[in-house]
Amino acid sequence: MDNSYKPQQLEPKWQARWAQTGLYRQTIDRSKPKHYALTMLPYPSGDLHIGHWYAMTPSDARARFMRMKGYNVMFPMGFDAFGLPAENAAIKNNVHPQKWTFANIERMRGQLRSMGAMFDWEREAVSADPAYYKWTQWFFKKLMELGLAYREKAAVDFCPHCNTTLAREQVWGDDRHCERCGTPVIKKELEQWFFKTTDYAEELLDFGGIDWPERVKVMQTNWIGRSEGANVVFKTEYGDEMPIFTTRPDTLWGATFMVMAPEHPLVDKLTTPAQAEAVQAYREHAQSMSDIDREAADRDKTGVFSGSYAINPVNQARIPIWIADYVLMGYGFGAIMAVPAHDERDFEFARKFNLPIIPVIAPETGPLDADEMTAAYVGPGVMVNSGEINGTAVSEDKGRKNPSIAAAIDWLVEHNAGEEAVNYRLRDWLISRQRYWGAPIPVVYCPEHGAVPVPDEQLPVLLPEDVAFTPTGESPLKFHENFLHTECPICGRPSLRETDTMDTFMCSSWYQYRYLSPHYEEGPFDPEEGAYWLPVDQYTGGIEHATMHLIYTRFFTKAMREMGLVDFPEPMLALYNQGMVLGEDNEKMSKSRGNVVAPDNLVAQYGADTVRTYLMFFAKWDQGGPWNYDGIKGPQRLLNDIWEIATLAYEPGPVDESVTKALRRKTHQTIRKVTQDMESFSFNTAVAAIMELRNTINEAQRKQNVTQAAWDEAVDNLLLLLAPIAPHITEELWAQRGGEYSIHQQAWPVWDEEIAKEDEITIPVQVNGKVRERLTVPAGTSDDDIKAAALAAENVQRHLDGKQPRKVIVVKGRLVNIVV
RNA sequence: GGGGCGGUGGCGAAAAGGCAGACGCAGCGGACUUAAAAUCCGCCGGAGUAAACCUCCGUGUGGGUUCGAAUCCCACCCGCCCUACCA
Repeated sequence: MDNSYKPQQLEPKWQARWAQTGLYRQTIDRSKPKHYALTMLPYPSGDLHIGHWYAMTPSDARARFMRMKGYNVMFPMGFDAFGLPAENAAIKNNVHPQKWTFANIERMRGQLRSMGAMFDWEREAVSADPAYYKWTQWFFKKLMELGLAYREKAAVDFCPHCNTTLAREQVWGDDRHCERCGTPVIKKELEQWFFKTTDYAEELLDFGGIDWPERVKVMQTNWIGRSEGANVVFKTEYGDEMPIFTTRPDTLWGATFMVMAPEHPLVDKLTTPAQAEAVQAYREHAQSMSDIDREAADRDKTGVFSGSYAINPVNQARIPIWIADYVLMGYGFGAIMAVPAHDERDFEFARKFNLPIIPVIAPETGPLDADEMTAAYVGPGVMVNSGEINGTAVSEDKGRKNPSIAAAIDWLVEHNAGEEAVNYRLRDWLISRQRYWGAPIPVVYCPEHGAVPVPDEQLPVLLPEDVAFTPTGESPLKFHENFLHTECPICGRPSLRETDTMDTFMCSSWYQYRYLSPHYEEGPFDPEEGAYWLPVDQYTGGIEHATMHLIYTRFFTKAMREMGLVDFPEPMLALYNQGMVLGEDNEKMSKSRGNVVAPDNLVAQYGADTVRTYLMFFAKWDQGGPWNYDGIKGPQRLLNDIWEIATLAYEPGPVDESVTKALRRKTHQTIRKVTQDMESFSFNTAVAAIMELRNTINEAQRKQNVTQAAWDEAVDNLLLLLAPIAPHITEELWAQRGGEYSIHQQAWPVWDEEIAKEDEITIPVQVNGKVRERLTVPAGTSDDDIKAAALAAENVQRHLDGKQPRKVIVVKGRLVNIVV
C-alpha cells in the first residue's frame, strides 16, 4: 500500500474530523486556568492573503501550545465586515455591499479552515450582522449617557475620494492623505459626532500592568503627546479674553506679539478696517490651500497683522496680534504668545515681519543681543529682563522641574493671570462617516428635542437594503425616504434620522467581548462568559494599529468599566506584534508589483502544514522578511522526513548504549528548547530545534542502534512538539502509531533535566582572549581541575611561551581565559 | 527636525557579556539512475598552505568599558517604520 505523505488528502480529512468531534469547541471549564488568545480579526476583502497566514498561524500555534500546557484556551475568529471597500465594489460592480461582504466571508471561512487553526467557529462574530451592530449602537448610546459622545461643528478632515470625514488617526503621512485610498484630505466644517477619548488621555498614558511592546507604548505616548506648562489669559485692548497655552511660561516677559490661527473665532472682531482686506485675503488663501500646501516642505512662514493689540499680563506691554497658519486651531486654544528670542518658529516669523525680539534667558556665555541673533536660543541659562523672576535658573527640564517655569507658574497663580496646565496632542475621536456600509448612528433629530437617542427597544436601527448607490459615493441613506423620516421618540413629532454611520474602528473596539457570546441577546456579551474568560491574555497583530485600533479599544474598555460592564482597565494583558511577509523582491506585496504570494496555491502544492512551518521558521516572528519559494523546501523536507520516521517500522539491531543515551538526551534537550521557544514566540528556533532532533533520529534510523523504547520516546515527542505547528500531519502520524485521539488533547511533554544533561562538556581555553585549545571534560569537573588541564594543554603552553599567567578566569562550564 | 527599529557568510537566519555563523536555502564534490527529479554521503565566511585539527582576518565605520564585546557605552554612516509648524 502506498503510504506516502499526501497533505492534500489528509488535511481536509482531519479538518472534518475535528469539526465533527467538536475538538475546538471552547467552553467554560473551571477546573483549568483559562487563556484567551486573540488575533486581530480580518476585513473580508475576499481573499486570504499570505499576510493573514503570517498573522494567524503562529498565533494559532501559540494557542495550541497553551492548550497542551493545560490551559483552557479560547481562540476565536470573526470579521470586521463594515467598511468602504464593500461600498466601492457596490458602486463599481453594481452588487449590494451586503451581498459582496457576506459572499467574501463565506469564501474566507473556507480559506481560514484550510489553515487548520483551532478557531471555535461557534464563537464567530461578524460586525455587519444586525445582531452585532445592535450592540455597537447600544454602546454609542451608553457613551452618550456617560457624556463621552457629543456632537460638534468643527473643521474636520475629509477625504474627497471616499466622500467622508476621517478621524485624526486615519489621516497619514506628511502629505496628510486618507489611510484607505491615499487621496490628500481637505478640511471641512461639519457637524460631527465625537467620542471624548481626551477624557482618558492621562489614563491612556499608564501602561502599568500590561505587557505590551515598548514600541507600541512609545508610539501611543507620542500620539497622546502630553505637555506640561501653563494657561495664560491675555486680554485684547478691547477687553476680550484670549487664553493661550504655553510650555514656556518663563519666557512670558519676552513675548513680543501674539499669533492666532486663521480659523480663530476672534479674528473677525480683532481685524481693524484697515487690515480687513488683507486678513480676508489671507484667510481665504489659507482655507483654499490643502493641508499639503499648508504644511509644504519649505514651510516659509506666512501671516498677516490683524490691526489689534493685546496686553501682556506680566508687564502690561502692548503687543500686536497677528494671524498665521503656523498656529493650528486644533491644538491648545488656537492662539499663542510668540517669544521669538526663544522659539524657533516665532523667531523665523519675527525676522520675516520685522517684529521685535527680546531675550529673557541669558546663556552661560553671556547675555544675548537681539540684533545679532541668527536663531532662537532654546538652551539653559538664567532669567533676565523678567521682573520678579529675574535670576532664576533655567534648566533643560520640562514643566515644574525647571526652576524658571516653576517660578513663572507661581507668579501667574499669585497674580491671577494664569494657572499650571497640561495639554495633550490627542484629539477626540471623530466617528461620523458619511457612508452607507456601517452601523447607523442611533440618533433622531427632533425640531423640538434636538438629537434624541433611539430607544433600546427600537435597536438595531437597520440599514435599509433597497438603496441606490451613486457614483459619487454619496450615502444613499440621505435619499432613502423611509429610513430618513421617523418620529421623535420623546414627543412623536416628525423627525429626521441621522444618516451618518459609525467609523468601523468602533465595531472593532469591542469585538473581543462579542466573541464571548455572539448570539447573546440580553447585552453585548454574557457576563458569565465574561467573568471566566476576560480579559484577553494574549493579543497578536500588526504594528500598524498602534495609534488607531489599539488606542480605541483601550478607550472603549475604560468606558465599559464606567458602564459597569467590566472591572478591569485594560482589554489585553499582553500584546505581541508580528512582522510582515514581504515579496521575494524584499518589497511590500502588492498586485501592481506582481510579487504577491497566494496561500491557496501553496496549500495545494505543499499542504497547510508545510506553509505553516515555513512561515514560523524563516524568521523570528516579530521581524518578518521576504518570502522565498526555495526556502520552503526545508520545512517540506522536514515533514517528509518525519513522515518516513513515523511510518517506517523500526527494528533495532545491536544496540549501542551510548548512542541510545545520546538520543534520549537530544529528545529531552529538544523538549526543553521548544518549550522555552514557544513560550517566548521564538518559533523559528523551535522549528530549528525540531529539525535537529529529526537529524539525530535519522541517524539512529540508519544505524538501527538505539533501543525501541528510546526510539519511541524520540518519535512520540517529536510529534507532540510539532503538533501546534503542523497540526494535521502530527495528528495523522499520532493515530497511525496507535496514539489516542487527539494529539492536540495530549499533555505537552516535560523534559527530565537529568536526561537532558550533557555528561561531557567542551570548554574552550583562551590565551589573552583567543581560543587556543578545546578541552573535553566530564560534566561537573571542578574549576581547579579544569584550570590545571587548561594550563597543561599543549597548544596553551605553546602560546604561553614560557610566560607566567597573570590571571586565570574560569567561567563555570563555559570557558577558561588565561591572561599573560 | 524629532522618535523608534535594524545592519552578522552567496541568501533567510542563530548566538543569558564567554567557541560567531546553530537550523535551513542555494552552491560544490560524490553515490544511486539510461537520464533527470527525488533521495543519500561529504564540503561549504575570507586569507595562508597540498591539506589542515595550525596561524591571521572577520558581526556597517571609528573610539571606549572589560580578562573577554555581534551583544554594553559614545560618535558617525546606511536602511526601514512612525511622527512632524503641537506653542
